[in-house]
Amino acid sequence: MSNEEGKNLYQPYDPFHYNQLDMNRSIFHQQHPPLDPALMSFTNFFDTSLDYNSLSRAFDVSCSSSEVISPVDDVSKNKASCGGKNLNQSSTTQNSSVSSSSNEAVVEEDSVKSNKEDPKDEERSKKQNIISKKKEKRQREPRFAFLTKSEIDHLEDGYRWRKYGQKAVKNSPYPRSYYRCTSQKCLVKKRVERSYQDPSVVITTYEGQHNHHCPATLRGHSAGIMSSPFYASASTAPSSGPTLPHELFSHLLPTNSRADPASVMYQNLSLQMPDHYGLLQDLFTQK
DNA sequence: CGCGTTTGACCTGCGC
DNA sequence: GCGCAGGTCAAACGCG
Repeated sequence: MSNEEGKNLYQPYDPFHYNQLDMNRSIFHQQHPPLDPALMSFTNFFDTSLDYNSLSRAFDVSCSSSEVISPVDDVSKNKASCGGKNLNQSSTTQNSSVSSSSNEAVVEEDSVKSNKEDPKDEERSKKQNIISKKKEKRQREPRFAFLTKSEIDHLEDGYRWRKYGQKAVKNSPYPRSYYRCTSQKCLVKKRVERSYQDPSVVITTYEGQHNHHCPATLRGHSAGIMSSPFYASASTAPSSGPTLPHELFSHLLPTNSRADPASVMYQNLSLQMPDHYGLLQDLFTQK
């Protein structure tokens, strides 16, 4: 594994896997061997040479825009794509990468169902209504996928997550785990799976934005975060919720080392940079 | 006891 | 309509 250091991770990645994660767009990879100042860590890079506003702008745009995912993507082309039900739909209609499929039709359908008399169905309908309302509220959430070289699947990112499901992934021996943020009213979800092509790579897909502080940062667990421009930005604007850069940044931090410093191989990071990866590329290559 | 995980069932959308 | 696959739910269970 160590011999991979210095090797660009931007290798031909399995498009099928990208499709599964809506990662069919440009992927930006940051290499950060620890000892090479020219290839400093993601964290250090942000700390020292990144203009936060630029990156923030990039993220803000990419997150708020309905063009998070291009309408023309491999997902649409690849029928075998997992999660294609929602992703294909959104990518061909709303250009969204969100799987919530939060359209009104769903809500109405559920409302009709609630008229059933069967108590079981009633219960179910109630639940469905709740889910629909949540979906309605949530609408389209931006998604960001991260490739992380790690031996542990669930990387520590400072937030608390509750696992609510696990599914076997087609064509992959590794299951996909579904996590929800345990914070109340926080609808952020994430999926964690291991690349079947490169088992050392953990693919984490985040959906939504946290509407609360990162618990770990509040406890002062991460000096890296505290000293970072991202953290400063997020912490100074709590009312509007942590920005995505902050969220992103917290994910990029080697916080997994907090969880298991000995076992983590935090070698490479890569991000999905939806539409502005060019800009980000500039940002990261400016040094 | 509270919280988190596991896991089978269920729902939904899509393609054939 | 049926089968498949992704996504979610919730009861059961485990752990501190």
